[in-house]
Amino acid sequence: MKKKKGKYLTTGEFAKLCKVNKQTLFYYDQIGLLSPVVKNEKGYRYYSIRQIELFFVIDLLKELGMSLNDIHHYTQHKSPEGFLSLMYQKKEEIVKKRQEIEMKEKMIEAKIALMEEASHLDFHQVTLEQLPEVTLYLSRNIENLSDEEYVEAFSDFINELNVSQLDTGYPIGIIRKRKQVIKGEFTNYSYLYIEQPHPKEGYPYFKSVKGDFLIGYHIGEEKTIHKTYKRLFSELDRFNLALGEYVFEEYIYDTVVMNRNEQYVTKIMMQVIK
Amino acid sequence: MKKKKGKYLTTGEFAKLCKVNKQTLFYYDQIGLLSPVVKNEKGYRYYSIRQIELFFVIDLLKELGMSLNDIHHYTQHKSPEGFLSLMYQKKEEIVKKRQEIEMKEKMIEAKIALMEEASHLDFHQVTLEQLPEVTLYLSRNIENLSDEEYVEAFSDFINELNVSQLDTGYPIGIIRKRKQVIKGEFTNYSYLYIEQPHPKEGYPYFKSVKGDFLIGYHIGEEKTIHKTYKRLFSELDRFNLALGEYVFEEYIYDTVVMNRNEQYVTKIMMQVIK
DNA sequence: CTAGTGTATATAGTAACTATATACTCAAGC
DNA sequence: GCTTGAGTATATAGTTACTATATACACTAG
Repeated sequence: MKKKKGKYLTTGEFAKLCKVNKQTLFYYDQIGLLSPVVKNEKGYRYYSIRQIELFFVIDLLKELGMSLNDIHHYTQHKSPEGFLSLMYQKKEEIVKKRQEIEMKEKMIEAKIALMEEASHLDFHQVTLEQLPEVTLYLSRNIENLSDEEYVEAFSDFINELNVSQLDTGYPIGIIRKRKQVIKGEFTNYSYLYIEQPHPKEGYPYFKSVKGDFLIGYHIGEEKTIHKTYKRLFSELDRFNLALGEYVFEEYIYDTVVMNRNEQYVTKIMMQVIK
Repeated sequence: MKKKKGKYLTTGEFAKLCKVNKQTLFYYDQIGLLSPVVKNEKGYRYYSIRQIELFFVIDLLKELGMSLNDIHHYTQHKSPEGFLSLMYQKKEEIVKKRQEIEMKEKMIEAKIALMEEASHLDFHQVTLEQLPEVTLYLSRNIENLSDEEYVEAFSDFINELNVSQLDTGYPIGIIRKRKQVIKGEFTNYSYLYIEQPHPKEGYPYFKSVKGDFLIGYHIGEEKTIHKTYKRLFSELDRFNLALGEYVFEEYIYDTVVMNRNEQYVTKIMMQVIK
């Protein structure tokens, strides 16, 4: 009265249950990671249904970035204690991973918000706006640096963002001081910054900004930005306004969304005094 | 007065900033994914500091599971609109990914809790305990099935858990009915189940369990479990108790933590009537 | 008894690096 | 000006974890 396969699953059936390619199971058997409980005289593999639980654990560990080799090493030395300490270790790793995912989700949201906003802008329009308070993370002072020193400061800033997880997905902006702008020193900046929509406690160098700003857009390479500044200065006159202490610049469209730098768009926000 | 490298970064410097191997950047240049803005007559590569932003986006997309080929395809057709729709798509994917990570975190927590609990147990002790209410997700009825039908039912149950995301990391247990146990039908079960510590709304087949249980542990293969049942029956007599309607069985130590099935440990929970 | 599906092995190919070998280049110190 | 050591370049091979392909054998249904 015995049926064909009895209580076992063939490689194909087990693969379907595991949601992997049959070849993957051949491979796992080959490297000794997960072998069927029975192999008959014809070489046919038969897996026990309970082996799925081991497969699930292997799959879990794999998705947590563990190599098959390391997983194999564990399976060669199985024990409740070993499994427990492995789980404790993986728990730490997955928490870190979740936090990274959450951070990236926030970054994507920020990029969506920025792009949506940009799509509704007319880059040829100059406007006067009252900007709300915003928290910025600032670099060290970068006035009067040589090219290499500037690159180094920029690199250091990037590293700080990485280490302290302060990359919010917002663009890295620059701050110019009034006197730099007035002197026409358009290759000389004062600080780098990145906006922090959800500022974390315990970080120094934050600076809040609010007030009236004259906002315009520069289309093209950075080295021609003086032309746009000239236009903005005449707008200042027209509105009968004085230039405030700081000017903020951010890329709206940069190397990430444009192929040629003639297409880059920079947002210029001039603090003004009425 | 010009310095050696000016405003550019060498491959090594850029690699350090990107936190990748220098070779990776050669590779990216080779496949045309991210090439330095300048390449001098000696073949030396020079990256602009602003290229880091493109690298970060590439890295982000890569970590979201996009192939370099697909990323490359995007970079060949950059546009604000394209980037925006890409971000919307990735946003959906990352939400799904986060939920999966959260589920896995819960699974790991469950496995830690189970193993910690097991480590404090004496498997030779039989105890009488009052178990709290617990929500279980049940399989369809699996009484009197042939081996193949049982394997199929088990497989279907696994598939349900996958589809409905009900795998909590708890072991898959079995339920026996009193009459099966009394008749000595130890290869005949009534249901499969998995505990749901945080039950989701909208799923049928849930069953709550509470009351008095006689709890013992079987060490060894499943086919010798009748011996342990015999011991438990005599304990029942000793306590002057009657067997209730259901018996629950769960693996405490299985193929995941033990190498040989003589070392497996099954927890047997007998509902009792005082 | 045959057709069609499933299983097996062996081998080659793939993606995204990573390592190694060899040669050239550059900047600093003497 | 020369040497030295670190950095850069190319080319090639190796790695991981599959994935695809080719060929042969097995099993099951009609």
